[in-house]
Amino acid sequence: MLPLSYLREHTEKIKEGLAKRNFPHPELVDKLLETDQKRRSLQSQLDETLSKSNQLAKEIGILFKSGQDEKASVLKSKTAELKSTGKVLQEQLQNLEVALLSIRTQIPNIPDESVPSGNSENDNEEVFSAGSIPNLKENALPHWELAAQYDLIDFDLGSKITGAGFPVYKGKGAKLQRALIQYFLDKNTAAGYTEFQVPHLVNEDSGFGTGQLPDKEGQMYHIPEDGLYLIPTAEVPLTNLLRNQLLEAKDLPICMTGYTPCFRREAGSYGANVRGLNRLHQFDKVEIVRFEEPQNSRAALDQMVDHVKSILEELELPYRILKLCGGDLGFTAALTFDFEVYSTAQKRWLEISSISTFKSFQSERLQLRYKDRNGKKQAVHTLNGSSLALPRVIAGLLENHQTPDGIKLPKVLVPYTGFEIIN
RNA sequence: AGAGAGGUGGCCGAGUGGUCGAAGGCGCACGCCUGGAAAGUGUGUAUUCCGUUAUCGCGGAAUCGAGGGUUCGAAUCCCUUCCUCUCUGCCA
Repeated sequence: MLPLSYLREHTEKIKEGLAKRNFPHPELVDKLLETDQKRRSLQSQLDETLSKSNQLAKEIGILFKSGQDEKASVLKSKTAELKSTGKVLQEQLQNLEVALLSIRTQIPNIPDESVPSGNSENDNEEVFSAGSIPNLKENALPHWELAAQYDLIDFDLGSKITGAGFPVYKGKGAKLQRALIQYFLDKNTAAGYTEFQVPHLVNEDSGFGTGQLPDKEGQMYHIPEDGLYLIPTAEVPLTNLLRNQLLEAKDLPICMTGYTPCFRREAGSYGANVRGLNRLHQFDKVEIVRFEEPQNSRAALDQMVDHVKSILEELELPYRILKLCGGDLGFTAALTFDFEVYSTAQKRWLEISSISTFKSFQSERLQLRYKDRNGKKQAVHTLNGSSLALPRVIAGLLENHQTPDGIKLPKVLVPYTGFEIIN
């Protein structure tokens, strides 16, 4: 959510930013300003009315105390009108506030200046690539066939007990999952992130705080009976840990990491894109989240990118980093770097991590602020990224490290798995 | 799940209809005192919104878990809801 004061003062900048992401409803900005203007004038009227009633109430109180009941009764009759206008104004104000919030939540974040313009993923800018794409034989297998061949993952069993998109991991497949989670958490905590274990269900306020609600309601599994949502990412519970807080400058930065399963309905997905581990309803992910002072948030983003790079290098996977263009940027993000691992058998790139800065966009929703060194209250900048999402890491490992003898694991994982090869 | 008790400022805690945004204490900040510190002592110490202002500030409104109601007036009374604690039940 964009701060209203910023919106008032930098309207043109905001419109330019929205144009960069091809936001289809630029007229919402003017509508928002107009509604805000109305709200403020209504607020002044209401405050004035309440001020008068408060004054009268005080006088009545004093009169009653001094026994001048008759005078008090006269004043009492005067309050009726104030009261009814106050009520009307209050109702109008409430309606306007609802309208204002509804418009505000429809306007996405403004892209960072460095974000390239573009309409789709084809316009993303490759900023880095590493690792050589292995020259596999013609008969290189996609990960779902390898998973079946080595009995690592059973998609049919998952369908049987739950449904499509809920795989069952077995034997070395299950062990590999556990090893990766442990390895990622160790890497993250070694880099200064504090580990958290958080609930996998969150309430509506949390969904709103990080921006999943109200717009992406259909993407989350919902338990109406209890008013709870299954988390689509650990970003939601982790970031919301600091909802409604006023921090001190000395508290920052705050760096968190956490492993959780992630649940996504992925309505509307189909075809080869959802084959095997490519897209699931439940998957495991280790997330990193940071809270930063605004002047440090850009450097923090680069640190996060470097951190994930070091993981992919240890995993010996061919990858590239893309800077997302305006048209491909998520609703809440100001700047995003996507990591993609090359799927040798599928001959395409798979998104494996997404690292974003939200600047103050989430904090505005979360009501998360801090007092800077001058004692001035400011919005905290939030950032997050996957470090890392398991299914596509596994897809990448299986496909890129397949040999005639089996899947050779990178050295860094062996202490965690207890085996070097899957055969 | 049933019965009872309770949720007040950074923390503890008083306050059951009238200048209460809230006594008192602790903590914290600044000053005095001191060679320095402790002790002592003085002052200050919530957030949000609106208006005004170059700035400090000033004026108004709201907030005592949350939302509604009664009343001229609510931290205080009533209703709903969330959370915490105690007992009973159930259970990994």
